[in-house]
Amino acid sequence: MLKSETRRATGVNELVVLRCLHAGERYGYEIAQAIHERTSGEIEMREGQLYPLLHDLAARGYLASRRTKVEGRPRVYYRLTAKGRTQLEQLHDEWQRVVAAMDRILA
Amino acid sequence: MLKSETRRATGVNELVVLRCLHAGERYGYEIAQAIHERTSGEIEMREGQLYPLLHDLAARGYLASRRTKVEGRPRVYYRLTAKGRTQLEQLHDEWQRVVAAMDRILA
DNA sequence: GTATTATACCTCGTTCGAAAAGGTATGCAA
DNA sequence: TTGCATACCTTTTCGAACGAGGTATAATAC
Repeated sequence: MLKSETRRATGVNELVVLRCLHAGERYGYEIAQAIHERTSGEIEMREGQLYPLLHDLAARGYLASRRTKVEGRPRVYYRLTAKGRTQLEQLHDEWQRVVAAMDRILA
Repeated sequence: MLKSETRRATGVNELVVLRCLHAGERYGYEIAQAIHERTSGEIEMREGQLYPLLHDLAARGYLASRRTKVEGRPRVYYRLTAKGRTQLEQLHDEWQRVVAAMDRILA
């Protein structure tokens, strides 16, 4: 389908998660809800997908994490690293190229 | 990522192929080239993906096929069925909803 | 008091699509 | 005669997505 470098972006997941962290740190559960609400359920990010992705993004150096406890329950806050911001920009560009390419096909 | 019904559309493949047949019948090799040229290589449709997809779309009743020979080489022309046109419209709508949802996230 | 819902993290097994590579065959050009 | 373009196809491997499950706390409802 799309160029292999573009694939992760097309899976949409990585771009969406990084973008959700653009404004500041957030925790997983919060991210899942934000995506659901902002897209009226059009884009689903299930926990089975979200948590492994967050771990992967952290392992790749795009996210940094911080563990705390809030009202007895554990929380893991994530924030973008400098590397993560660069990645966000790249995936954003790639997504726009894909949309533009699709426009040329669908026009 | 996206709703399961939307997934195939997001894989982009099915929508792209159906749309390529909107203007009239075409054969596989021709479709692959058209996609490559119209998207400046941004969207790749390899043969290992395209031919099975064409067979699948035909099996699902979205495409009808016609076998001929041109200059000694075999060719299989595909064209949209009425059902295929409906599917094209649906996938097109779904794609637009996805793009709109992404816009809300990326804005 | 107890059951349910919401919060919040996580993993595992299956399934399904994508990617790469290979396979067949003809015709034409270098 | 070697290689490239045309044109069809399959198979094998790999990874991502999905569903389902698992743990635990706190608040709310009954």
